[in-house]
Amino acid sequence: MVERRKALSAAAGARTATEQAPPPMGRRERNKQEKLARIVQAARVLFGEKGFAETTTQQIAEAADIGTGTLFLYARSKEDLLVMVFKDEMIETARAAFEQLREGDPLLDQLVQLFSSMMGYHARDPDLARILLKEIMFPAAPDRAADITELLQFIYGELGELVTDAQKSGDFRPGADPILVAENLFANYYMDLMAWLGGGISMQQFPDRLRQHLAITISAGR
Amino acid sequence: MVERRKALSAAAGARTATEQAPPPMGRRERNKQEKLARIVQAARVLFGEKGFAETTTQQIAEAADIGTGTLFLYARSKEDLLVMVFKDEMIETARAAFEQLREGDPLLDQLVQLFSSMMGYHARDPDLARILLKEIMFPAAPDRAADITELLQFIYGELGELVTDAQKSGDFRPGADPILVAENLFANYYMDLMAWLGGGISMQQFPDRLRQHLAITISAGR
DNA sequence: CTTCATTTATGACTGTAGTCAGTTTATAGT
DNA sequence: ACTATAAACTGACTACAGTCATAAATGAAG
Repeated sequence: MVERRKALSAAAGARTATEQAPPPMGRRERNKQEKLARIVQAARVLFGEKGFAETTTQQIAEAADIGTGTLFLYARSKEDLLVMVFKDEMIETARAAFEQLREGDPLLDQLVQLFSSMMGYHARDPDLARILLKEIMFPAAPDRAADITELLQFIYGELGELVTDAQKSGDFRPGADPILVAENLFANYYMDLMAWLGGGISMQQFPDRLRQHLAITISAGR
Repeated sequence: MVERRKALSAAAGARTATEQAPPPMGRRERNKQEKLARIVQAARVLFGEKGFAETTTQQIAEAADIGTGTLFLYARSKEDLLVMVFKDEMIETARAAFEQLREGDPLLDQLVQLFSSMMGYHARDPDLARILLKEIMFPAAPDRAADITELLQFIYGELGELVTDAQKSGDFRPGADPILVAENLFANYYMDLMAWLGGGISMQQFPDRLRQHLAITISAGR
């Protein structure tokens, strides 16, 4: 058996905003956190290098230096693991995509740019993205459901602000609930994304179709 | 080995509209058709009785009276098989849902009723529906892609007519392409459906949320 | 009817996701 | 420090989806 690492590497991962419980963290909890990080990292690398289907859970376990069964203490299934891997990156991608927007631009342009950025992320590995999109709406575990909720809440919130701004500047009708509008806009994106990954439309068609769909939703503001 | 049936039972299944090639149909083709029908039927029954995960492909093959390997000559995967089963029923459900609409009613009411009918179908077996919705946007084989396209084209076509009617009666702004609007409306339905099946919202919340989302899209007509 | 080529069928077999009974490790109590 | 309880870990094992080399069935050609 290979010698197990003893938590020497810096474990100071990214901390969430709402957090104030660093003291109650015994060896047990630390080990768990560290192991989880190793697992997710191993999965990220292997999925990226060899693809989802071609990577076995054994290989992931080995790379993370844990037993076969231990893996499933941290992820309900291989697919669940994939969502774990993507989750962090997707939130980061979304954040970057929003930051990159130019405040003065017309709402429609901003939206197309925003969603194109997000789509660009998935374009790096459409095979993984396909499986991810399949799984993401149907969380395999409560933890995962919370992750997805967090991601969607963030996106809806930011999108909602975009809408609110457009409403203030008279670019969009004031009556509509910004969050509901945000959900509709995201629905436009998600369906077109699935259409692309499912083979219904080409990558070239994607921005045009998306723009058309968004325009329909947006034009509610005229 | 069990004696194989010899095509005694009435094989006059439901015929599609566009069909005019009954002569070029040798024993070979007939056998294939019949076998496919047996497989789909067996899968339908077993999935319904025992659930997707609890049904093995062996059992389906046995019930369809074919070899284990033969099954995968007709379906790429177990999931693919599920889509095969649902596909026919979904088109029929959609057709029925559209027919049931009352022509004079406001567009929004018609849409809510329409999608509620469709959702009611999935409510009979949410577990199966969950897997189905996951698979349906990512066809596993060209045949399946064609099936899904057919279903969506039908829905978009009919929805488009509803929109066109609303435009004629001044209930909806004339400028918008009815098909694009139809796609947006369906996107509203699909996302809310996934939210329900994914555990995001309850079955009670579903109609309200759907109506709100549709209202946003519809209000483009004001 | 007899080849022969091609399509379709078959089930023993393989690889792997996920389980579980048994073991180790951490913590709390004394 | 020692012990007891609970949490976390483990890898041999199981069940099953899907493959593939071989065999049967079909139809075409003679």
